[in-house]
Amino acid sequence: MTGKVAKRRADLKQRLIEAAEAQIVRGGMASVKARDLATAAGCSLGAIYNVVDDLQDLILEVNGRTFLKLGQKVEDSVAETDASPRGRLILMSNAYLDFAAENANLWRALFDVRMPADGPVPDWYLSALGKLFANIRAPLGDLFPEMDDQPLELMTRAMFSSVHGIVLLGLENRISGVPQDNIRQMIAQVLSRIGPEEKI
Amino acid sequence: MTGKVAKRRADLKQRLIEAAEAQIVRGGMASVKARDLATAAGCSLGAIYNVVDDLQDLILEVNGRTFLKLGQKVEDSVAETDASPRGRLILMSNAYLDFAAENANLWRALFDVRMPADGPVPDWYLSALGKLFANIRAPLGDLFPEMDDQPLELMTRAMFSSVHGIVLLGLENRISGVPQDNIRQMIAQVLSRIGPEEKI
DNA sequence: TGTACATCAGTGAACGCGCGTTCACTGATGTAC
DNA sequence: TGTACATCAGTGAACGCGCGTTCACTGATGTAC
Repeated sequence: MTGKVAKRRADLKQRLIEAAEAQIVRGGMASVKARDLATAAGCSLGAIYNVVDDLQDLILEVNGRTFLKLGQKVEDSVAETDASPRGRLILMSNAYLDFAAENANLWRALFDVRMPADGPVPDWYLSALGKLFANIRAPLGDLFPEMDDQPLELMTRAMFSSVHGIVLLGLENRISGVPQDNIRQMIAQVLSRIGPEEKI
Repeated sequence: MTGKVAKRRADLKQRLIEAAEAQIVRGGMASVKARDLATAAGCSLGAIYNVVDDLQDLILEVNGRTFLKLGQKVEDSVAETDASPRGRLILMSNAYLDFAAENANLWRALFDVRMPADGPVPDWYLSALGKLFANIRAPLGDLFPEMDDQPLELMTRAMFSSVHGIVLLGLENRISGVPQDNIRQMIAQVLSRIGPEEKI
């Protein structure tokens, strides 16, 4: 019956992760406090540390989930479409924007974590990022069939970074009245003008 | 001789700003502590508050300077060139990248400040940003003479955001071995492929 | 099934640290006459 | 120029708060026989 104890532990950890997630949604990463988590998860303060090394652990756990959800949403956005490569890029970018807008605090937490100093980068991060990049690379490869692997890889990262930048600064200014539709237009404007290499 | 006192105050404030800047350079915004600043500026802990409301004040002051330097560097990069519009965009973007790479912590501080909750956005911020955008708008206008004002404005912000995104994520990964030259390539790749609107 | 024992989840008070800001006090500097 | 006084820069000890983490203790749960 050892399994029963293990299950209790696992359950508690789940409740803590959920409490952390809810708190990040509510008030951002910095608002996650051990005492609140304990209350929300219905355990004592000390019990947290039976199940987890660190509050940071919990946040990483939440980030892992967030990244999966984000990747899924982006992937779904082009799952059943016959749009052109360029159209697919725009669909994915808008999905990215929507996710970021709807889950602003969770999404920010993804980038706010200064990665743990010890083990370079967590696994879930690399694999989730890899999947995301693969999804972007596909339409880019269609769009630029002549491109070699290495430049294509660079282009993939560049496109992701560009859209990320537009979403990041766009959402930051949303408070000062920039409507979300403008962000969508900025994305479309850039992506619709990406084409064959021009003479500099 | 009241001026003498005023000058002492002004001097102290200067020294504090410089101490804050040096500390941000050394360890980032979060490492700025009142006690260290007092030591560095050669005054007592309490004296800080004769001259400044808040540590936040000092950081904003540093950010103001940083933004000016950044804007200047970007402007200088195209001051004496006869490069094409596209070439100028690339020059400015590379200047932006270089500034961010050389002044990583100062540059990050620009975006890390959650803007003061009271007065919406400080003046220096708006005016510095305005100048920066004007510098980007010029070559874009040359590149797309048919564009109306409003889309051009949007395009300006979109281009800035894109380059910012590439620089941001690029520098973040530099630790994991992404050479700075790759970032430059990503910028060039995107900018050299920005052209007439394509059919989606 | 029952009993003695060991383990370890669970508890929450207390520790420890960091740090921004205040405050009562002092002494230098400037002013009034 | 000299004297009395007022102001306010300058001081650093102390306040106050927040919070992650530990730790000695307890009691429930599982195990051995």
